[in-house]
Amino acid sequence: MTDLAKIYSPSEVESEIAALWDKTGAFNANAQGEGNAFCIVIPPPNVTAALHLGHALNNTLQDILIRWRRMQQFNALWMPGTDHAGIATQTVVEKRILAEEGKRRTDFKRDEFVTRIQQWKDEYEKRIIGQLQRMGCSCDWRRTRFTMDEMCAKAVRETFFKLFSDGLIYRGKRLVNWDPQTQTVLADDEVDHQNVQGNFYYMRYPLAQPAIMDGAGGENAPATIEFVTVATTRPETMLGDTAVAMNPRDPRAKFLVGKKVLLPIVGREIPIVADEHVVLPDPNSDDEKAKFSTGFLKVTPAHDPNDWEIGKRHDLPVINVMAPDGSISDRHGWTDAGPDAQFLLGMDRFEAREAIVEWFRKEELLEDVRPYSHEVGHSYRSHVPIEPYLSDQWYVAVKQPLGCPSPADNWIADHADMVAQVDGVAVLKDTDVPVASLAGLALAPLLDGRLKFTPDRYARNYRVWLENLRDWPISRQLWWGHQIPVWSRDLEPAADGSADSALNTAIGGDFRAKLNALPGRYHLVISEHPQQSGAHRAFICVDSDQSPIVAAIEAAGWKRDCDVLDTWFSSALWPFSTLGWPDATPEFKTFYPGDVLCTAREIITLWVSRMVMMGQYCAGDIPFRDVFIHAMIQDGEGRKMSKSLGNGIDPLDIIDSHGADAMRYTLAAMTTQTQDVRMPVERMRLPDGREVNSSPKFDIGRNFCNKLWNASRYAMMNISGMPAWTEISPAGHIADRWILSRLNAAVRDATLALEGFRFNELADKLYHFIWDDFCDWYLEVAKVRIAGGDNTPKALVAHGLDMILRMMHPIAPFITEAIWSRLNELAPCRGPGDEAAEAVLARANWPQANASASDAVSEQDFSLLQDLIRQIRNVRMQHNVPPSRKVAAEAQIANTEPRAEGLMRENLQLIMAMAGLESLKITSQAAGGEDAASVSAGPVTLQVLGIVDKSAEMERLAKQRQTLCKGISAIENKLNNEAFVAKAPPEVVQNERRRLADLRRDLQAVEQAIAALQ
RNA sequence: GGGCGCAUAGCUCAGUUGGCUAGAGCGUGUCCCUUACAAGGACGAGGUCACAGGUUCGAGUCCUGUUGCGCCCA
Repeated sequence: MTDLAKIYSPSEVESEIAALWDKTGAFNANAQGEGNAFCIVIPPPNVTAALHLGHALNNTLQDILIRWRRMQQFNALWMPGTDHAGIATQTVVEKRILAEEGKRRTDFKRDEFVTRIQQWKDEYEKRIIGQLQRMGCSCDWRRTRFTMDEMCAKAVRETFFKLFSDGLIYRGKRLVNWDPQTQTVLADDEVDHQNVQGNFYYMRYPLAQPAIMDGAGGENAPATIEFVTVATTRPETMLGDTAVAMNPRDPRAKFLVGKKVLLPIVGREIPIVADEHVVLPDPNSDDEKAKFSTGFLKVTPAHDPNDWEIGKRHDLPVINVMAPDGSISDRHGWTDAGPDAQFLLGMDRFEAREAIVEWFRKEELLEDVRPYSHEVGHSYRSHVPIEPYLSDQWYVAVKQPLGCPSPADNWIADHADMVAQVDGVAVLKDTDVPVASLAGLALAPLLDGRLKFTPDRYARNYRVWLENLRDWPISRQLWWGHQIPVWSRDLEPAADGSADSALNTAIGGDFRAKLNALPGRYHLVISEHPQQSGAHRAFICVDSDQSPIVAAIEAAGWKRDCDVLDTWFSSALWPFSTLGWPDATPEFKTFYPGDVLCTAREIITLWVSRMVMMGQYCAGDIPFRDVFIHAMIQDGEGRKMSKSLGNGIDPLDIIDSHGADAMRYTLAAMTTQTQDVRMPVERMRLPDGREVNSSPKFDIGRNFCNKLWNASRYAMMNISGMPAWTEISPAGHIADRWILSRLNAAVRDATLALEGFRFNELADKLYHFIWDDFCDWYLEVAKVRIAGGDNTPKALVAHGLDMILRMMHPIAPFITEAIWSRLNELAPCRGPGDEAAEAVLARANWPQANASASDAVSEQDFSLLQDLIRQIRNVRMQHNVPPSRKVAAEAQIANTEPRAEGLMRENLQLIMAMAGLESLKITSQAAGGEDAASVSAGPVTLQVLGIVDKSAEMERLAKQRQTLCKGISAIENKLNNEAFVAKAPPEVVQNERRRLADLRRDLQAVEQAIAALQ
C-alpha cells in the first residue's frame, strides 16, 4: 500500500498543504489568548523590489523560531508586513517612468505621482506576500501591515506629536549629506564611502597686497610673497571660499595671517586665518595629508564639514554656491558673483570643476595636478557622490534630557553603579549619554542585560554607535512618505518685540485662545526668523489631519511643511504600530513587548537601535529581548549578490527547482555564527525551460527531503500489523532501547539548538539522527526483524517517524505536514500512550526530552554491534567479496566480558543479515585459518572464513599493526610524561589509560591473526 | 584612521569552557539497479588546521606578531 511517489515532488504537496494551513487558520494568533504569548515582527521588506535570497534566509529563520514556539503551545504571533522605503521606492519608480514614458517627477502633480508609486507598492506588496507564503512563512496574514497604512500612520503621527511637544524635534540649519540626484538629505548611515581615484589641484590665490617675509628667500634674504597655493580635490567649491587657513605653527604664519587674498574668478577679498586643523606640509611624511599639503587650506564653510567648523571658530561668512541639483548657482546664498563668474552659473558641479581648473590653467594660476586616491561619500540609493550642503532640516535630539516620564526614571535608581552625575544630569558611566534621553533609553537595556545580541559581538556595534550618536535628521525632500505634520508661518516684528504679540497681530485676536477652543491637540513653537532680524517664524504641530485645528490654521495662511519623514522613523515604531499603539488594543496588550528580532548586521544601527529607542519612549518597554543577527549571503567568489553583477538568486526559482523545504533546510544548515556565507552560483535549467541562477548547495536540502520522504514511505508500507504500544516491550531489544535513547538525545539537542539560535546545529543533529541512526541502522535492523516475524519494530518505526516529523516541522513544514496527514490516516494512534495524534502538525506538540530516557549502556552495546558489522563489511570489501556472496565466520569473546557474549548470542541472526554472513559460530578458540580474515571490535575477535589469499591478508594486517603501534606509542609518550600525569585532570589520564588498553588489545588480536597465518 | 570577521580535505563549511587518531556535505575511488530511497546503499582515499613566536602537561581552540581576503564605521 502507498500512494506516495518514489521521488518527493514538492510542487505537488506545497499548494495542497498551504491550503490546509489556510483552511485551519493554523497561523492565527489570538489577541484575547490566555497563556504565554510569543511574538516576532517581520523586518518589513521594502516594496522597492521582490525578495532575494537574503530575505529567504531571514524569513526562514524567523519561521523556524515561530513554528517551534507555536508547537510549544505559545500563543505565537508572527506579524507580517512591508515598508514603504521612501527614497528607494521613489527612485525606482522615477527611473521606471523616465525610461518608459520619458517623464520626470516634476512633470506630475505631487498627488498624481504618489498615486503612481502607490500602484507600484500594491504590485510589489502582493508579490512579496506571495513569495513569503510560498516559502512557507507562518505569519498571521490577517494582520498584514504596511508602514504607511492607516494604523501605522496613526502611530507615526502620535510619536511625532509627542517628540515635538517634548521639545525633542527641532529645526536646524546645518551642513547635511545632500544627494543632488534625488535632491534629498541623507542620514550619515545612508552614505557609502567609496575609494575614488581623483586629483589634488594646486591653485594659486594672489595676495591683495604682496607680503614681505624675512629670511624666507635664499641666504636668509627677505622674500616677497605674491600668492599662496591651496590644494583641493574639489576646485568647484572655491567659489564659496571665505578664508584661507594655515597652521599657526607654520613659520610663514606670522607674516601671512591677517593678510587678505583676492579670490580668483569671484574677486572676493578673503582673510588668511590661523587654525590648528590645517596639516603642516611634509613631503617625506607617511601621512598622505601632510605629503599633499601646501600648508594653505581653502575654507568653504558651506560645502565642507571641516570648513564649517573652521568657519564657526573664525566667524566666517557662509556662502552657498550650488543649487539643490548640484549645479553652480548664485540664487542660493551667493550674492557677489562677478562678471568673471557668470560663465559657470548653471554648470553641473563636475563640469564646473573642469571649467575652473581650465580657467586657472589659462591664467597660469594652476601650479600642479597630482593624482590622489581618497574616500568619497556616495548616496546609498542613487550612487552619486554626496555633496555637503547647507540646508534647513528637522532633527530629533537624541541626547537631550527627556523632561518627561520614561522607563529611565526607575532605572537610574536601580542601577546606580552604571550611572554618573555630570552637571546634574544622570549619564551612563563613561559616556556623555543621559540615561533619560532617547539614546540612553536604547543603551541602558543592553548594559543591564535585558537586550541580548546573538552572536554577542554585535552588541559592541550597537553600543559604540549609540555612544557616539548625533542628532537624527528626519526630514527628507521626497513625495513618498509620511508628510511632516508641522505648519509654519512668518511673523512680522511686533511693536513690543514680543513673539506672542507678533503672533496675535498676524492672526488677529488671541491666537492661542482661538485654537484652545477647538477640539484636538496642537503644539506651538515660535523661533527667531532665520533671515529677518526681529521677525519670528511660528511652527505648529497638530496631532491629526482630521483636527479642526488644521482647517483653522490653513485658513489663517499657515503652510504645511512639504517634506516627508525618514523611512526609519516609521520603521522604528513597527513593533508596536503594527499592534495598534497608541490605542491600548488587545493585540498590543497581549503581544507587546515581543520576543525576538531577526535581521542582518547592516541594519543594527539604522533600525534596531531606533526600535529600542522608540519602544522605550513610546510604549514604555523594549520591543524584544533577543536580537539574532544572521549572515550575509555572498556568491562563490565572496561578492555581494546584486542585480548589476547578475549573481543573485531568486528564492522562487529555488522553490521551483528544489522545493521550499529544501531551500529552507539548506539555508538553516548554513546559518552559523559567521558574518558571511558563500553560495556558489550556477546556471541551471528549470523543467519549464527557463534558465536561472541556482546553487548546488540546495541539493543538500533536496536530497535530505527525499530521504525523509522515502523513509516515511517505508514506514507507512510496514504499518499494517503494527501492535499497540501497550502490547509491546520496547525495552526488550537492544535496537529498540538504542533508538529510543537516540531519539531522546535528538529531541534534547534540537531543543537546545533552537534555544541558542544555533540553526546549523539544529539542521545537523536532525540530519544525522534521521539519516544515520534512523534510516541506516534502525530501519535496516527493523527489516531483518520484521522479516523474522517480530512486529515490535513497526510500532517503534511509527513512533520514531512521528517524532521526526515534529522535530523537522519548523525547518521543513510542507513535507512534514504532508506526511503527517497520511500517517494520521494510517496510524492515528502511535507511540507511548497510544493517543490519537493532533490533526495538524503545525499545531502539534513539540516533543520534550527526558533525562531518564537516555540509555548509555544500550548505546554502548549497540555501537559494539555497529563496529563489528562495519569491520566485517570492510574486510569483505577489501578482499573483493561481492555483496551477494554469503560467507561463514566464527567469533571469540574475551572471557572477561560476559555481557558482550550475551549481546552476540542474542543478535547472531541480525549480525549475519547485516554483514552478509551465512553462519556465525561463537567458540572459545576462533582459530581461523590460512584463508580467514581477522577483525576485532572491542572484546570480540572474529574470523571471516574462506575469503582471502594469504599475502593480501598479511599486508592488510601489517598495515593495521602499524597504525595501532603509532597510536600506542603516542599515548605511551603522553603517559610517560610525569607532568601530564601529575597536572592533567584525573579523568583525562584515566581516559588515556583506557584507550591504551583498548589499543593494546586490538594489537594483540592483530598479532595473533598474523601468527595464525604464518 | 578606528572596529569587526575570516583563513581547517579539491569545493562549501562545522569544530561550545583547551583533552580520544580534527568532522560533515558535495566532489572523488571501488563494489552494488538488495522489494523505502541511484536525489540511494556499502566500503575507502583525501588535512603541516595561513605563517612565526609564546602560554600550557597538552593548542585548530588562548595570547602576541606577520601575511592575505572581506565587511562596518569615521
